[in-house]
Amino acid sequence: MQNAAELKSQDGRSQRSSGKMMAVKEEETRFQLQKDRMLRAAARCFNEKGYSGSSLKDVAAILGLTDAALYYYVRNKEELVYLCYLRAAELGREAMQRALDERHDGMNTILSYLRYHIDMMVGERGPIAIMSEIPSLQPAHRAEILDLSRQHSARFEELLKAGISDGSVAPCDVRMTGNAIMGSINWIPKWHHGDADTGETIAAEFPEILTRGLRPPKDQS
Amino acid sequence: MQNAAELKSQDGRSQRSSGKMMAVKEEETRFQLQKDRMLRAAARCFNEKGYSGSSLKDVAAILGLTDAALYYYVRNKEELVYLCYLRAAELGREAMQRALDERHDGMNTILSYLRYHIDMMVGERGPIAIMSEIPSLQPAHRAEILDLSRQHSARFEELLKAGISDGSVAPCDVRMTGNAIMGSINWIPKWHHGDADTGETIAAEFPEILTRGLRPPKDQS
DNA sequence: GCATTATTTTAATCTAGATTAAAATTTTTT
DNA sequence: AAAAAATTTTAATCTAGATTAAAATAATGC
Repeated sequence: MQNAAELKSQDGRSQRSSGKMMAVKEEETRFQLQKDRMLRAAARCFNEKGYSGSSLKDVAAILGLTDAALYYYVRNKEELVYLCYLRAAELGREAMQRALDERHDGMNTILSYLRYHIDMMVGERGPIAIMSEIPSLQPAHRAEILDLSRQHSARFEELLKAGISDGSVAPCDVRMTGNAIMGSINWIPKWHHGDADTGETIAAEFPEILTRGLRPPKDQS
Repeated sequence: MQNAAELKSQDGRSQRSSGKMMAVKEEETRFQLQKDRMLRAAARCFNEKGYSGSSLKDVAAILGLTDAALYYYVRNKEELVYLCYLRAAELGREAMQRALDERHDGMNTILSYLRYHIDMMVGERGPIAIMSEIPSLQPAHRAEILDLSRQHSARFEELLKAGISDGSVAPCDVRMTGNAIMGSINWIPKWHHGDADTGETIAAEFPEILTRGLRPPKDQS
């Protein structure tokens, strides 16, 4: 039923329109900017009203558009969800990469990553969609998102292992500990709905709260 | 559109059928037992396949039934979700009450509660539905579930406060700490899908992991 | 200001899956 | 084993909301 072959105007556009001398970055601006706004609106909708409770009309309304307009940016609702999740995964990876680039010890890399990730979730670039509907994605999309999720979990477990190795983290079951911490983070959008105040509180306190249990008994830097 | 007045046969049944001498508990058995099975099947479906990905047919299939048969137990899909959430809330409250009844100090009440709650989620009585679709419940149901959720959160924060008072828990922001711990728990069904082995691991390790950060620095009972 | 391309809207369809009514079956009661 | 009640199925509807096509508007380049 879905012929993935033919490009829609949006996709084609980015290929065609760079006819002159402008920098490519600026070139993508209009279309890409709106698309980003759309993804954030969709994430907000899905988080607040649930997936089934969010019609395309609801998402479009946030942008001051008509539901049909969204089809200019996205092939269908499934793709909208997919892109929300892809964005969530990318922001998570970005946060972790930034932390890794800072070359701290294990514990501080974890702390740094948590700060970046949470900042993203509750700040300007948020909200980030809760991945509640991965199973309703089409197979290829589902596989991709699941793969990214697993990679992220695996990377976080590596951070824990590194911390245990360098003594900055107390020995623990990294799988379970990772799941516990990730769960806390992933659940945030469930109770935090964009209030800037609590957003700052979360960003300020969560990293500490989540890592308090990881510190080795004796160590007191 | 929904005239809540007239009782369906199922509801009427429980009123009528206790004509003889049998104990009421046994009396409810057939209908109630199937209904419970249905709720567990639905919770499993919703958790694994997502809400929109779960048709009534899917839920019914697990029970070896036809989709239409579910309407004998429930007025509509919304009510099915509502009952799943109600059940989740009740099991959570039950776990906490049991822990409270044991009259430990704060920390051990928390530990005990976590054990009971997690046991329920990963054990026989599970799975417990992730409350992803509260917003799509009808207003009255939504209000009730939200109220129960808030009560549960509030009670957990009370446990934390009690622990801080009696010195078994280190001082902390109880709101944020509560959200962190509850998030971890609520997220469990997202990655745990009924494998008995990991179920036991979770039950064994999570309470410890979640409370490790709460212990006061010096204390070493 | 004209031509072209990008974006949005209007106004229909289209559809999966919820829902319902009536009939069939199974269970319980006597 | 017949009658009554409980449970399930069969076979239609019914519907919200996704989707689409064509027309309208806005933006951009020249």
